[in-house]
Amino acid sequence: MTGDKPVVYVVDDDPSVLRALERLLRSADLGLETFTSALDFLNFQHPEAPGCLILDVKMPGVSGLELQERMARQGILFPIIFITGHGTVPLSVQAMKAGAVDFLMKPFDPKDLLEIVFKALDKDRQAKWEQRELKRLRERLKTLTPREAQVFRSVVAGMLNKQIAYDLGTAEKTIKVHRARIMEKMGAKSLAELVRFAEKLGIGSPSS
Amino acid sequence: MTGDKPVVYVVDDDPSVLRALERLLRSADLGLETFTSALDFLNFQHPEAPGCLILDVKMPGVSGLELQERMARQGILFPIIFITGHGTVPLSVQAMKAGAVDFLMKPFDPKDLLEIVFKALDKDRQAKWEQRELKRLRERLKTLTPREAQVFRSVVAGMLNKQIAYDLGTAEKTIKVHRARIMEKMGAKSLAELVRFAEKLGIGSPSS
DNA sequence: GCCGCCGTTGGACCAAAGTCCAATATCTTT
DNA sequence: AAAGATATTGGACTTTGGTCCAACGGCGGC
Repeated sequence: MTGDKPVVYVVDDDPSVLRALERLLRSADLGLETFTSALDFLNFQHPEAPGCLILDVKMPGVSGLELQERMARQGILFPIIFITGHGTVPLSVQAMKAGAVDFLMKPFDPKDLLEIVFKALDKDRQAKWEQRELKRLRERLKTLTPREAQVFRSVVAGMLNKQIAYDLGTAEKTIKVHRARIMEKMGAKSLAELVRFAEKLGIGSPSS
Repeated sequence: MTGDKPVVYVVDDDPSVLRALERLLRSADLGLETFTSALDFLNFQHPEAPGCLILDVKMPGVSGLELQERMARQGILFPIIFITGHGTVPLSVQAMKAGAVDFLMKPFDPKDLLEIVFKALDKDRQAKWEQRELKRLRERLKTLTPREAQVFRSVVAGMLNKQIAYDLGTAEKTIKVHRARIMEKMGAKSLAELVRFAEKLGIGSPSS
């Protein structure tokens, strides 16, 4: 499943650029989807496979930078490689600050682009894998009852069953039962693992 | 101690720019150190206080970008704000990829710069705090004997004393002793805390 | 009203971990 | 050789945590 063929998405309003990039990327045995506008891309159903985006900065309608922003807001997270004919320093800085992988000026060396694309795909593979892990954990967390979640927080904070029981005004026995259910529901084989899960879920440090 | 007055370091070969920035930054009640060359900055003993660097891209001798690279190699980690009169897109992209906070073109709005500086200082305050935490942990880790370190890894991997003993070919009793010493030396008040320490130290995941 | 989930608890044990005190064998360093 | 750090183990308990089985009251839904 993590071994899906990677897909490169290209968004550019200039068909000739699209064709050129298509030739280049096909030669590297990469999946490819092309779009002539930012909105077309947004309406497209992205598969699970790792991918990256090659994006023209300047396009009629929604610009590349706007698309980047909208994607971030919608949680569509793909590494973005910008290409442009008339880029400026402020534009490139904005794009990079917003997390772009690179920002290339035309004309560029096709070899450079391919190298960047491969790096971006690796990055997305990694990111997607972590996203899936986190999603699984969150789903498991949701199966905890309110009380269990409460005990969960106390357990990973390092409290003893006895202390937790005192805090919640219940018997230590009750905590043991909750604790067992927590380990089971979260799929943790040891306390160490449970703590690591909690860390990934951001339990113990943030506002909470 | 974390409440030290922040210091802004400015490196620019043009004395008039230095003076202008000095006026601006002094007005904001910020500590200030100016340098007319990258090497001067490298030879300077940086205090512990949070700080950031305002750096001219183009300078005779060692350029701003080279300084950024050298700092990274030497582990001198300050947020860097580049300013330049004649920047290009590739230069700004390189700087941003290397971790720069921002890349400003002259002329720029002094208010913008101040805002960026304050953000950079906050960032460094946070980074410095985490660095200190990590340093303390590493020092504690170093006080562990080889055997203890070995047991440490097994413990945070979630193994039972019994299993660890079997792996190492020793008695379970021995592991208990090691374990107690580990908790004491690492200053962990609970297993949960110990696991968190191990996470920060990168034990359990990396090459190892 | 009956069923299922949630939170609760008890009893009876077992297993794992921690605590004191004490002791031995190596190895390195002084 | 003596001192010190390291690694090891035993005995004797105490505390904690986990497991099985069983049970009860409250609450929402069918």
